[in-house]
Amino acid sequence: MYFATMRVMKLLDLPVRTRGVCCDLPAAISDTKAQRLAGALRVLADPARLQILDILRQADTPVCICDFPDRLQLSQPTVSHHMGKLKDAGLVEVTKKGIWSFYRLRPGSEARVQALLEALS
Amino acid sequence: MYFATMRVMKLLDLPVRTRGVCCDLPAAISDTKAQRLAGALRVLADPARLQILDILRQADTPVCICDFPDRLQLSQPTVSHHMGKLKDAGLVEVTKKGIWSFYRLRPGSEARVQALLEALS
DNA sequence: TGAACGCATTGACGGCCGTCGATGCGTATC
DNA sequence: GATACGCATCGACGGCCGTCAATGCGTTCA
Repeated sequence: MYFATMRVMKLLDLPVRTRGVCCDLPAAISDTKAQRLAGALRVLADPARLQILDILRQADTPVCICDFPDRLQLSQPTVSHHMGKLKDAGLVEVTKKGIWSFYRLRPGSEARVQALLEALS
Repeated sequence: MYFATMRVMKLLDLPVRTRGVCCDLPAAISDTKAQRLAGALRVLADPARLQILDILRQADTPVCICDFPDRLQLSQPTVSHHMGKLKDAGLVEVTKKGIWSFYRLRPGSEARVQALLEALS
């Protein structure tokens, strides 16, 4: 409570500026790293892909991609397109058996996806 | 280690399917919630906005928006556009003083942005 | 061997978004 | 009051992306 008050007072203490003079800002994320992060976020910034990840996260066994078009109300090429993006991003893995393709969350990414979804909700 | 092995074996145990028959998938995030999450992620999925958030996170005092165009190598309208998106998403707040606009991370969002950036890197 | 099925790929269309020049409004300085 | 400055908004342009019909390839079953 005490520190919270200090914090607010500090925030309301606006810097003094002079016209026509801009200040240098502290170094932040590099451009390349920012683009990398933005790219990773853009893969997740789609309702269909979020639902795919959530379904794969719940499933305790790889899921056939043929089940998704009905579930997501999307055409088969569209689902395949989304799954390809998730695969390129290293979020999911695929195992083919016969005519079917079974997808699962990549072992390492499970915790990250979980933490990310929780950080937003 | 033991459980890890169990897990892998379970994953490789693919379901048995029959041609022409699709299965119902477990309930996942609702469509509306998925759209809400995707919208929130889309706001963050931009290099400039990520850098803005990182700079505001480091600063211990509100930052004048006039310092960003030079730093981000973007025009003034573009920076204003990005800041408006962050403001609409409830991530930043603005305080006007004279001809200057000072932006700061919204108190509640600081921890969330931090957790989110860490979940990705 | 032929027919049916599952799936990835291609090409095309429509919409969303980042970017910037131009404009307008409010404020401070002279 | 006139000028200069900071900033948001508008309009327009270009590119990226989600979506689907059509196509092709590989696999399975009769």
